[in-house]
Amino acid sequence: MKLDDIDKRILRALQRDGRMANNDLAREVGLTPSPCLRRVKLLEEAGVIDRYVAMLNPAKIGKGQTFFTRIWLKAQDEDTIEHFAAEVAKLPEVLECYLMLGDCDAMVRVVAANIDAYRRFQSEHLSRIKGVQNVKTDVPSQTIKQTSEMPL
Amino acid sequence: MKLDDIDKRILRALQRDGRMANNDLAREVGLTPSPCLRRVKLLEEAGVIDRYVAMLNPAKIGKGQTFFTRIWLKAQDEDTIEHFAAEVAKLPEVLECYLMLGDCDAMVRVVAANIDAYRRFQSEHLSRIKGVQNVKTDVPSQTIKQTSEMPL
DNA sequence: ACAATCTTCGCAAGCAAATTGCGCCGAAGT
DNA sequence: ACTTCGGCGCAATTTGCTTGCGAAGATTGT
Repeated sequence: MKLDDIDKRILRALQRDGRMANNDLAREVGLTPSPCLRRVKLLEEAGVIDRYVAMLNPAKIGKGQTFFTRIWLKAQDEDTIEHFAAEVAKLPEVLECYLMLGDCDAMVRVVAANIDAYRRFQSEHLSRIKGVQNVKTDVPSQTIKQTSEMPL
Repeated sequence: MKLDDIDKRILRALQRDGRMANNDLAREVGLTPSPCLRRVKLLEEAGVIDRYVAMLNPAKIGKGQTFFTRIWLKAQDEDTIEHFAAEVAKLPEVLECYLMLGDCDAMVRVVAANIDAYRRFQSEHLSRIKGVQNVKTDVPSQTIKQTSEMPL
């Protein structure tokens, strides 16, 4: 899909505020409400806009700390990986999970209240997944930047 | 702030669909529209709901690949870190940046069209930031899970 | 145990915003 | 120069948001 300048302005605005009123959005991008809304619907149908979500403040719901954990599996065959992926999908504390090229086999991003809660999670859930050989956790001490806004 | 069961249902729903109509949300959580909207506003004012955003499909805007890069700095003094943070903040391709405890000094998450585009970005931008001594990139080959939904 | 108070609900009316159809204008192609 | 097509703006309709108010249930203090 081809995105012109107005489309990009719409996407930038909706990435900042996904609940912005269409009238305000229209004014910001230099259109009247109707063609503006039409473009938004087209962007949704084309899948450029995947979904709208509410972002919660992790600290306010007792999930203030993020942890990155690199994982090494005992083997890299399909069964081992499938099983690992299925188990990880069940854990709501795991927000992201990637299979990796190179050094480690997988990487997960976990949220928890603090490092003690995380250690418990790691030993009781992550390490117990069949096929997991070793894990190494990287702990952020400070967040410099955290956004979901794609560059356009 | 204390969250009862209805609040949690509201948060779960809005994390799935941040643009859900209040009428539908009310029906889903078992309230009429007015108290439901009141609760949503309270959750927003309390900062539990931080913001609403549109999530774009990275592949559809030429940012289909994610890269995790661990960074080692030449020094860990405040000036070096401040400067690094300021430079990273300017780079829209960097969606996340954390200072780390332990092994590396910082970790960034970068989006790019593909690995070639990323390599260019790394050598032209990341590595040129003053104070950056070494970088090591972890490349996801497959995304198993990727969500912004906090466990409640 | 009873009364006062506080909280949170549902209802209903008024209001604002989203949505749709239609005519118009400009760009591109013949 | 004429035709066609795409995209805009206007206006009417519908839909959903918003707010004030009275009632019901829970809680606290006497």
